[in-house]
Amino acid sequence: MKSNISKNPTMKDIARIARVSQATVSYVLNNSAGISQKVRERVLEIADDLGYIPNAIARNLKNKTSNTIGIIVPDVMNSYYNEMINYVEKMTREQGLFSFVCNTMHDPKIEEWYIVNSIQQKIAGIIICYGLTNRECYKKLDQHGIPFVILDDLSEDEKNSCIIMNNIKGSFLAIRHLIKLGIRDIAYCSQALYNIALRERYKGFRLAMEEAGLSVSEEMIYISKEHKDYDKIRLGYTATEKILSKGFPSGIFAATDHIAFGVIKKLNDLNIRIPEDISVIGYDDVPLSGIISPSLTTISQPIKKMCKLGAVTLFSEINNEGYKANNIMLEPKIIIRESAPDPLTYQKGGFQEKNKGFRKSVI
Amino acid sequence: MKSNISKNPTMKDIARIARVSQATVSYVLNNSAGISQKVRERVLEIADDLGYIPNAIARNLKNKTSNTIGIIVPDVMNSYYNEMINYVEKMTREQGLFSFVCNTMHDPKIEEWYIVNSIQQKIAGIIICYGLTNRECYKKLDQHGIPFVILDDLSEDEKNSCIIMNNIKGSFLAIRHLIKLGIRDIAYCSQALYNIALRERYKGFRLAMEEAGLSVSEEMIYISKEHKDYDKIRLGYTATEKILSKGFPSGIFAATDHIAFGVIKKLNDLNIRIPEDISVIGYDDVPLSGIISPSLTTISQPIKKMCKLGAVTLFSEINNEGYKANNIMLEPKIIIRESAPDPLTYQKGGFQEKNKGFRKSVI
DNA sequence: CTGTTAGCGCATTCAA
DNA sequence: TTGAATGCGCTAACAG
Repeated sequence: MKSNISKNPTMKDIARIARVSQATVSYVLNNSAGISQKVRERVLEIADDLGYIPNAIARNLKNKTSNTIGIIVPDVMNSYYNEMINYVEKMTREQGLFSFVCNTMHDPKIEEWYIVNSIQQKIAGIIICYGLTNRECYKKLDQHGIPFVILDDLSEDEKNSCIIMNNIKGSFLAIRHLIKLGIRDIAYCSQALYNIALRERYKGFRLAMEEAGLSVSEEMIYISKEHKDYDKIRLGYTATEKILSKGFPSGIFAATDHIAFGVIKKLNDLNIRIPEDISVIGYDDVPLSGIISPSLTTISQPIKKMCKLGAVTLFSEINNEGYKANNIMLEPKIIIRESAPDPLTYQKGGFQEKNKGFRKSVI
Repeated sequence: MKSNISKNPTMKDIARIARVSQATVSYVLNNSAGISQKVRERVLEIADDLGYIPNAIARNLKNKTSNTIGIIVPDVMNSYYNEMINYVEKMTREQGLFSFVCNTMHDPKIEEWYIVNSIQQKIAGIIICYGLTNRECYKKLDQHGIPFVILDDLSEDEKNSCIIMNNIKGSFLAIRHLIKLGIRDIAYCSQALYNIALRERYKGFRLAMEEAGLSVSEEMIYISKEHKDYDKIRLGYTATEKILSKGFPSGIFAATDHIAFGVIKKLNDLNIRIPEDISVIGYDDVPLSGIISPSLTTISQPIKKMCKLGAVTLFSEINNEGYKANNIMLEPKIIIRESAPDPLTYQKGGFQEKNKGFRKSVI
């Protein structure tokens, strides 16, 4: 039934055929009040007949904004950020907004490229899922009046919206748990400390050790120097190698689950028993942390809550509702599994079935 | 040094200050020939001084196209698609193109929403990373003249560009390997067969069994009926439960690695030994398949090659270079690890170190 | 109730 | 070598 007058019909085409003005067509299609039923029906029918699809670019030019938002992550291969993308994308779509995903690999050049492009595209808002390496970007966004929300990091400028996690507490939870297991010599491994989350986790580790009156041997600390170490599993593998070449700790605390996977892999390969010889704790509670053998004790963060808060804040800023989220802090909790079991269960010589279980479903 | 005349200066602002016409500014900024050195310098300096950032929307309206492409995936939580996003995003960025990531959960409504929005945004092209459930979408894109490339699926219309994997051969590799290990009773589990890749894997399984003269017991086949089964690990877990309630196969072939992770988890929980009691083979060779214990024997596909071919094809279609990729087929290979080891190594009673190793680096 | 008109910011043709 | 003028497709204020 489609008469293919033009491949990409515009309001003008509809207007000509319906013998009304282009403005009238606009009114009809935008459901503006004050159009007679007769004209409305005729226009809608012709629009449908022509297979009319509005040109969002023209509309955006007129409105001086677009209906898209950006999601900036450092690594689309990391399931921690996948989860954020998953939540944020869903919420924005439900708002009728399109979402860009920007993958930066923590590279300041790439970060800037995306920010500049976002400004050029007159993007409605941005959710930044980590602390940008290139801090100039925040200023640029401010200058151009583009609202943004930072997840899991603080910006220098207090008036920006940030939702952060209590990473120091997370490390305390981990270390205290190891100590409960009677472990006193604990190694730490992390990727380079390029954002607040990583710095606080490290800081929390040192503070917790101090609190317990334990000394930290610098040889038992492996922190990668390279920003480009994006293969976190391999990093954990190498870190464990390095650490074992200098000593034999009873516990290893990894700054992220993926690093912990590498640690476990290395220990498995060396036939070092987990947790009997060395206990391992990770951070993030990614979906696979319950699947790996032994399943990983780890720190879980309320990611969904963070994303929800972040998205709601951004939407309200976009709509000028004036709602701001100033440095809201969310609390982590520890998920005890096989790699550093519950002391009571463990002493009984067996693991409870629940400790083997799945992580809560992601959706 | 910035004189903040306007928050978002336009060419008009620059023109006024430089006392030239807006057209001249456009010439300068686009490096058109035929502008005096003097004017060029003055304009550039003022543009810089004002912090001018071009308005991509206006340019796109004029050009009737945009500098963005879409990447459509069914599930951002799946590392198989993460890898594709990773490659494609990198290549498009290097082309100076922005990329949308669209997450559909295989939902035909969401697929359509993204396609319609892409048309509205006058997107330059789309890379579709799986077979769309909603086949009407392909027609819509054709109608509106938007170039697209389909990865890992065929479209009904032969003139569309498709890059496909030889999934039938992949299943043959898996089954033949199990048979080499002396295994004759093989179970199969898969998510719902909503695309060609899954259907061919299943078909390949049956053909390979037939070729070997083995009968397939329908009770040893678990294929989820629900499209919404997006938690693949849990699916594998449940599937194994179901299968074991009806029999005890010597081998389980899973349609994807994530399903295989669930299978392994279940077997581990039941203290069923892998591979001594049951061998397991997955499909996709996701990064974690080498990390899990036992590490997973799986079918590896040339994802990077596929993405590269797909992107190059799309770029050439966008630039009207007329290059088409008609049903190019790429070949898989088997990666032998612990869950279904090499028969020779295995008979010697031990695994070679290499079988424990990492998957090749992703980057 | 409907039409006229005036831009949004830019690229580009035609004149000068 | 530069400027004036036009239009991409749409929204919205204003007029009738």
